[in-house]
Amino acid sequence: MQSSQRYLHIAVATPLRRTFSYLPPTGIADEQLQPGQRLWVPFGRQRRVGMLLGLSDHTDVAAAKLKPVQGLIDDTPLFTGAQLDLLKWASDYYQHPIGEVIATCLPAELRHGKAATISATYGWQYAAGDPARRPDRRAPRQAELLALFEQQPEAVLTASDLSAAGHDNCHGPLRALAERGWIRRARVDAPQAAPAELETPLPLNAAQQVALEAISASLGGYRTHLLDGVTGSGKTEVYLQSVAEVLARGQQALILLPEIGLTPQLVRRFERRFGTRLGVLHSGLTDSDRANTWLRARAGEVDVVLGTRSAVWTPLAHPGLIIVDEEHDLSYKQQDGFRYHARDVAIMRGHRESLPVVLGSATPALESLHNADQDRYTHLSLPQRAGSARSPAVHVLDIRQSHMHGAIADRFMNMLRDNLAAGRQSLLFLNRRGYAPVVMCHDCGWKAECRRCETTMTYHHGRARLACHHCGREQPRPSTCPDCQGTLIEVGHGTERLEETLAKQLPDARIIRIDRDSTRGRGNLEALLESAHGGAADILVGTQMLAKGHHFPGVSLVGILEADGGLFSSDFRALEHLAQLIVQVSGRAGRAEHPGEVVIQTHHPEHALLRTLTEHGYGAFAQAALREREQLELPPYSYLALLRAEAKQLQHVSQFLEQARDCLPRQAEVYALGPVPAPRPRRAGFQRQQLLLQAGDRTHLRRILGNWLQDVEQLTSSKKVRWSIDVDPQELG
DNA sequence: CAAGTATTACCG
DNA sequence: GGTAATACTTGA
Repeated sequence: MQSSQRYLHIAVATPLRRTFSYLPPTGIADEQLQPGQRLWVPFGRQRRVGMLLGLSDHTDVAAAKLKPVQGLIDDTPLFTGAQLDLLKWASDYYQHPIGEVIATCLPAELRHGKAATISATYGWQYAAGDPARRPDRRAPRQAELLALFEQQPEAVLTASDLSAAGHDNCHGPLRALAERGWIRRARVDAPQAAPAELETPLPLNAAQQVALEAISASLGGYRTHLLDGVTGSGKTEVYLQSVAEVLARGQQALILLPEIGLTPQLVRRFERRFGTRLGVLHSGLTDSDRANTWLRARAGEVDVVLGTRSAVWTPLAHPGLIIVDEEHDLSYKQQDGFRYHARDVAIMRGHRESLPVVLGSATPALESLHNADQDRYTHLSLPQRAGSARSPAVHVLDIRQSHMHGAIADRFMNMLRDNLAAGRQSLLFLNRRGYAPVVMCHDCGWKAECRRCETTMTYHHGRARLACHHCGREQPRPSTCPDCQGTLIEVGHGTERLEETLAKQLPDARIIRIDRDSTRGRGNLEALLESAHGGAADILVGTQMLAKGHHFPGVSLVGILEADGGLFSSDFRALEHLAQLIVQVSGRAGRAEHPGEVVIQTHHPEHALLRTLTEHGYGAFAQAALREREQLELPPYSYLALLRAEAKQLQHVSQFLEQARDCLPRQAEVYALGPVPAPRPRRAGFQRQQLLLQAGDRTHLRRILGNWLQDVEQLTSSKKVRWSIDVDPQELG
């Protein structure tokens, strides 16, 4: 009797929305094959890493096409069944091919087939070299590095230690130093040196105690808590003590942050509290560090994992709790490829793995507040902590017909002048970097535009160049109009120009500008923030970056110079984001004895929701905004999916989207809007359009999407465009 | 006609 | 996405 043939169903990292059937590898018993293992598979003409998803006695594929697996990578599964189920759910929910979903969730080394073993990390250690071959004046970087090693001759410093110390890309100088015998390669032994003294927990106030008790009581089962508390209300201490409870139960905790680079203080607080039990995942790590932390968490060797969006996929041997800090932050939504939302994945993961999830924010997303209102989440509020900064007073400044000094209205300039005279700091927020967003000919009206994007190019004074903020293209600024040789003028104001205006109007003020241009390079942001803290600046000027993470107790006057964009945007979420920004920026300033003032410059001081925000606070704003969303049937009262497409030729794009729309099932309770031009209709030489699907019911939308996209994929017009589907889009652009 | 390049098909 | 076969340019 011949035993029935077994078929392996395997995911491969490819944009194809299906799995592939293979024959078992020769010489491997069926019992050795388990879902979750990686294996080498022949794929087309290549050899690729595949992930075994299942085994069965049937396949729809013709026997002639089947090939045997070439070999196993993992003897035991890399993922548990529960983890695979989460990945399959994500693939289905976000309508992204399973192979790519798995690939984006794996650290690069494992994605490329490296064995799942925790490797020793290597670094460099001081060695007494030949004094005659000491790096001299010609090798300043080597000398700098050598000085660092000499300070701690016993220490083994890894690439990430060095980059933390401000030495990036020092591979070359290190090799040279090693060549001269001044340092040598050395293994880092696991628990490095003696663990520093760990900080002890701080006493909690009543509200923090209530929150901690609610979270603790829910350990061991699924529950989502919305921890709603302004800056300085002590959210972090609640996180820290909840995590400590999880560790005491022998379990692990996962903490997600929007951007680690912007919140070094928070990371350090976790380090001080948990020492070597903490693993941090961030973009500055080498692939090998990243894979090691991931594998350590999976093996239960690391108990607390702190990371950004992609850390939500880190496997945990004994998962106990997930925390999503600043849950409203847009960076949790991946904006290309596999467009998942880490906060929503965290909640689904908590649900499936039976663990509580804590969403923390001073300005929760409207979706999250709605879920709390519906009692799907526990709403935990932390009021202002006694003795900490009081909320600053918020003023809406009507700048209609005002005399302007650049981006600053006359009245506000006077406030800045007074604040400066009083010896206090001010913070100005303008979400546009560069000098001026438009360069125009005063004689003929010609504008400097990006050829590929049809948007105006921003003038950067520092570099004396024009840059397109959409595609990154740069070119020198012409001195005269290329059409008529007329005079060129700068129109509009960016942070660079704002800095210049301030320097002219307030010549005594010391100004620090913080944006992507001024903080290029590692450590620069921290250095600038430090000097701002140390009182080296009277006025801080910056973009979005200023609103995140850092608190400036010395600041008593905050200006949001351009609020109008958020009031009347085509994106329905713009107002929510503006409100969050206003509250977040306000929270950056002030101290107990001087709560400070926030000024919002606008041409629309009568805007009802803006008034609600400034007069009654974020909670009242959110409720009013939710009522508006309900009337307009927008999320969270409806569910959206966005089909985007781009191609060099507009007609290919519109033809594809029209055909896609026509593939939608009739009478389905899903409404298609479009195709319409994308908010940025041209980018990098591509024409972009989109088709928005709206449904009143989430399961309805989900059911339709799968079959629909299969049809869409079959369209011949789909091959002439680049298309993608975005489920729960955050930005309709 | 060779060489370069856009288009298409396919991956088990 | 990657690869390769095919169809279709271009230039001596």
